[in-house]
Amino acid sequence: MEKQAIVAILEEMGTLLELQGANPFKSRAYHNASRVLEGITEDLHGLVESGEIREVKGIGESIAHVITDLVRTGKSKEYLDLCKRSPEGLLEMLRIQGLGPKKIKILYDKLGIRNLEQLEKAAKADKLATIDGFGSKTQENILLGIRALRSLKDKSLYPKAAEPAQKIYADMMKQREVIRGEIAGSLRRRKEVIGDIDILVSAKDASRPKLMDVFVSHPEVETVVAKGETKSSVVLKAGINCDLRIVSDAEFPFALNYFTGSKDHNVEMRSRARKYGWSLNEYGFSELGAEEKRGKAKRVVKCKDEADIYKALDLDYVPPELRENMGEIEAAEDGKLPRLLEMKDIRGAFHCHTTYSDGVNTLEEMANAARAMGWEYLGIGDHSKVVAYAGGLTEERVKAQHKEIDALNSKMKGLRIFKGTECDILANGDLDWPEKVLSTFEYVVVSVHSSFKMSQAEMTKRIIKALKSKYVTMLGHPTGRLLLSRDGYPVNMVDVINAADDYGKIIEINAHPNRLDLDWRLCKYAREKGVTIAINPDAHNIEGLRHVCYGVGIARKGWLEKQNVLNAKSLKGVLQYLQLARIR
DNA sequence: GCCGTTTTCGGCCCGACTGTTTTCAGTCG
Repeated sequence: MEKQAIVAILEEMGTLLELQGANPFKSRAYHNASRVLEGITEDLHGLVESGEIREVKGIGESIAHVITDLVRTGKSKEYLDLCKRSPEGLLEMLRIQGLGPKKIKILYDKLGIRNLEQLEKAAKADKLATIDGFGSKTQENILLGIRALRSLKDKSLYPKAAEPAQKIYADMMKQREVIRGEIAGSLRRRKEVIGDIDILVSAKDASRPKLMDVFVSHPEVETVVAKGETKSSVVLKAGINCDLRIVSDAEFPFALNYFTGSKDHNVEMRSRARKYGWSLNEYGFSELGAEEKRGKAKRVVKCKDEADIYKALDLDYVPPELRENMGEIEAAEDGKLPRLLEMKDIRGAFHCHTTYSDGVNTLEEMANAARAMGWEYLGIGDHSKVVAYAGGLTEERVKAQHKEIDALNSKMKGLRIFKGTECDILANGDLDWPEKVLSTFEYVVVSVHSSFKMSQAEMTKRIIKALKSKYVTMLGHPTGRLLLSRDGYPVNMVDVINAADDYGKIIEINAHPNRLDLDWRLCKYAREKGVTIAINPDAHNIEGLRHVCYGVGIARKGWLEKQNVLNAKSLKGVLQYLQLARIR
């Protein structure tokens, strides 16, 4: 069995244990092991056969046993036993807001409810309110939750969440009572996909009620979910949940750190604080065991900003984009955090669409936008002919586009446009363009847009076959196209990286530029293989260039130099950008 | 179930809000 499937099973086992009311630390151990396993880049089969899997921190004897069974036989007795004891529908019920494992277990034990449909029926028949601990309000909320689950997609792309967040944040900052404020949460971490919006402000206690009123009555607000003294929760018209928290100014750095997350990063920070004899919460550091409620415990270390918090724990300041507990704490301890890339580091991009295929802006508009951003080059990669639904080009249109690019290149100063294509990889691994067309491009991106349902092994084979072509430069979005809300291909990324290395190709990976270094283990692996990183947004309009960047690529070192298309100055800039700076 | 400068047992992150209570459990982040 492949790693990704095992990661999912361990995660599910953790959840099933919760549903069955097992020791919460046991279920956490499974969740943790799932996350740890996801992060390893070594060949899982090898780790299992050598027994080294047992050495991985977070994987002990029992879980190593489960993993070993799954790798070798694709089956695990422990997993099957857990499944047998829990009807499938219980997992689905867990997605209802406000309904957790405990309540689901009660519903199952007392009323025999085993899926969403039965739950809805029972709630409508007024049966839930009869159970101890349940009331009419809970029943009502469950029905609301079921409706929300069916209508609302629970995640939003960064730009969609950023826009209303900025509006509300700006209006909160206009309030005289607000001392400091920040958009926290996954928006601050610049995740590509956002769960909900967290806004944090500091103010005097007395002004909290007024600020909460301002927040819940904001024009962007659709419904108020909860309203308290320090925390309120609303659903925005954009269909996104948004929370406001108000703390004192002394607490602000701690609250900002806490509400920025991620959860895993916070857990790590708190565990670390314990080793110093302190308890860390969203209000400050206090002595361990000084159990005073409501954040009034005596403060042992004062911090004026977030950097002070990290300093107190002997860590370098960790930028929000890196706070995923993916090794950043260890790197901060050793002074080995990478310098994050910024938009100003970017000199250009490949794989951008125009109105020739499914882009929104014309070639000239894209070029002007790129130049206005100070870029030195722009790579065009419109679709090939088989992708009819996305306006795939004909050979005549390719010629016309090349003519227009030549004309623009001779006319525009300071920007070089590259003739590229996003050529489809057909189901059998062949390329959509014949060689005589492929040879007319300066670079070729190959992507999959059809037959997604093949097995991981087949898809990997299909892609590797395409990568062998001497005309191919890079592989498009194997890990997904977040801009288009699509999942990635089912591929074995390690095999694909190995193939890319063998054939000297680039692989696109989705990320915000600041987060390029995030998938450290993958990047580390790529680096060990002598490859480096290149930017590659799958931009379909000028905003796509300007906004978050959606894709980056891992390229074999030396590729750009060989293209002989950049002047010395821009090449230096690009290479500086391409360096995976200071990653271990 | 996992782990160890608290090391083979005993702890594992912490607080707000809600709904149900009449002092608290469940859920969430």
